[in-house]
Amino acid sequence: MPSTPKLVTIQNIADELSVSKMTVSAVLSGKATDLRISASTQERVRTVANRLGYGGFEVARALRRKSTKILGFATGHNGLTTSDPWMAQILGGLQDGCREVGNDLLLHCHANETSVENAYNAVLDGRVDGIIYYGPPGHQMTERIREQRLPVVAIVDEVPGLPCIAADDTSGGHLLVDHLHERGNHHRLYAPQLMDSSSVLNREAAVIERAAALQMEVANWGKVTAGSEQTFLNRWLQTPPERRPTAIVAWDDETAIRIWRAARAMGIRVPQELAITGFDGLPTQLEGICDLSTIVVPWGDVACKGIHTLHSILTSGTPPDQTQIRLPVALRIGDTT
Amino acid sequence: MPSTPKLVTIQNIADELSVSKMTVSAVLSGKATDLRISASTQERVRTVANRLGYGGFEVARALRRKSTKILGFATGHNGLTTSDPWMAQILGGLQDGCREVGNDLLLHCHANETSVENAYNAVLDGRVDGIIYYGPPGHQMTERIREQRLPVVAIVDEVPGLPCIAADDTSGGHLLVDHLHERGNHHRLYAPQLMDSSSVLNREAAVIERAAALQMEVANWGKVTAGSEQTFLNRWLQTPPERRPTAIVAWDDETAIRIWRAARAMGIRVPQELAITGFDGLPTQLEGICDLSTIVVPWGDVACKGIHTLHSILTSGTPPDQTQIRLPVALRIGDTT
DNA sequence: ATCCTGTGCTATACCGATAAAGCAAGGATG
DNA sequence: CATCCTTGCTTTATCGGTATAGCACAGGAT
Repeated sequence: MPSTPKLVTIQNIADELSVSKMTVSAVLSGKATDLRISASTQERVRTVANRLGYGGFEVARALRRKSTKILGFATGHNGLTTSDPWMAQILGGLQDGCREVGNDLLLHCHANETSVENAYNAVLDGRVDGIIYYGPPGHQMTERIREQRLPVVAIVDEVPGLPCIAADDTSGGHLLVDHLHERGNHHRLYAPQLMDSSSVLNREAAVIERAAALQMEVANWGKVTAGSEQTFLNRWLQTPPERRPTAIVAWDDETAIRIWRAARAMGIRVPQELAITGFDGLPTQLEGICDLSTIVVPWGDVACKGIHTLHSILTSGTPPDQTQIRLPVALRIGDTT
Repeated sequence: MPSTPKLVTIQNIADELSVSKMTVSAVLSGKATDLRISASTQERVRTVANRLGYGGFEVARALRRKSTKILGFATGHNGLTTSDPWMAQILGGLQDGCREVGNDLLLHCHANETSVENAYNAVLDGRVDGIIYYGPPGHQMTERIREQRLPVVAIVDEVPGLPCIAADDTSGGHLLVDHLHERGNHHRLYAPQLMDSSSVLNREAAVIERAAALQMEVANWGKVTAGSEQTFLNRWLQTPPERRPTAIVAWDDETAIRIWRAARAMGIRVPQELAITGFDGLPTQLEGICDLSTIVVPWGDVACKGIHTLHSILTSGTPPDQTQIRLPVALRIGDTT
């Protein structure tokens, strides 16, 4: 007993009806009018196809059209194994996008960077039509991708030479500063960096720019690494109250949460004495950690837009008009501001 | 300018060398010895293939062999959108398994259950060779899957009629009770259920069984729903100390954490007065929630084993010997016991 | 001179679907 | 009565790779 179902082909249907398989193909692929198949024949074909349980054979079609209608997802991030909180949203968005454009999604995710090489090969041997890339900008593959003109769309902030979809970090930074300003933090902000990445630099620039426009001072006391939150807050405590920053604009939610924890442990009242904002939109309030004011980065939308962009590149055969697409972000107000 | 790379075929290579394409195929697919191709010809073929950048065309091969070497992943769970904490591990394990058996992974995950229907269709139209199923047992698709003998392996506790890979909940339950017993909780356990699922029932049965063997009493005070933790702990406080359970064996980590939070808020000392165990192995200690004693369910291993099982069904053509495969679990000791 | 064996390839068909051209039968038109 | 058009299909070639059978030729044995 075979464990795989028997494949029903158009030939089987054609034989049973004593017609040519072209007739069957025309009926079942909706080209019946073009090829002038009579209504009665169409009816007979459909009946038999139903009875035999015809399902088509997508591989044969893919060979003919030289396209699998499958898009690859490549990431060198180890997000899947270490539970990257955005990965779930990204995969969801990719799924939605694929469904909307009628494609499938082939996964190539590994903790190491071989996934990018794998995905790259998958384009060259025709397993996928194009690639969505989520990873660091300087990857060595990007060069080869550009040389060979592979259809690749990145869903990170910036990869030189590739169309990139990302959240609008700049307006996110503006939203945060405006919000703090409205809440009365007119004087001074503290803006601790976690790391130097393109996205973080954008956020930083936007905050500094808007703060300057509102005549607020930004006290940049340097980076806050994991574990040094207390040191920073001590410095804050030792600063005379009239010169203290009234708000901390952290460049991501994780940093914000760590600072919030340290502040709570040190008895600093948030947000009365010190407001804290994050950036990412992690569902922290659901997990009972803290209800952070933050910018919600729409990773699902970014991924979905990535699929649409890739799809339009593939169908039009030309690169998109804009190579940098920024999607709108939203301010989520919690009880830390 | 075309955005897709030009496809190099074996015919191109054959033309250039004035040999038949069969010769080229034999060399490049490693069948050169069978077909007695001379070493010099092999050399020439390989040189030209390299120069032209031959990549093969997997779709054509798939047509010939009637198999795509792609496995589908179907889930009706909305885990991807709501950040199912196991999904990341599962996807990682699926990836590892696929790499080991030389297949690719096609994703079909949606919040709704159409994904299962999609995956099912993907088998019938030959886009995938088989399916890994992660979802509830009673799905209507399982019937059709069985009827049509689709190669499907479930990575949940039990789906009637399908090979199922899951963690060994029974030995997990035993490990917990043994551990509590060693720690001196000789008298009484409280075993609150969250819901009736096959997996939870297994855990419950194992705990009750092992507790009985060790002559411990199990005080089953019913289910603990979200929000009712305090009620339960009040009942515990009002019970005379000598009749109180000394440990709570929760059926999953989430319940355990909620009880732990409530206990801490009520001033109950954990684990001195009351030990708490979970079940799942969420990385709670990393997120600073609490360092729970729990059973680590190896979701990555389960997923990986699922791929291997599916692959062996596909290559052997016969169902696996065991239809219920249980993988070993590990006890992780935190500071709640 | 003929038969046999091994070497090194080539020829053909096929996988399942589809694009493009062809073609028989029947009716309308000149 | 010949020509043309329409209807309703069929034929052939093709996508790229592979399985199978076959075939030309060289060299040795009979």
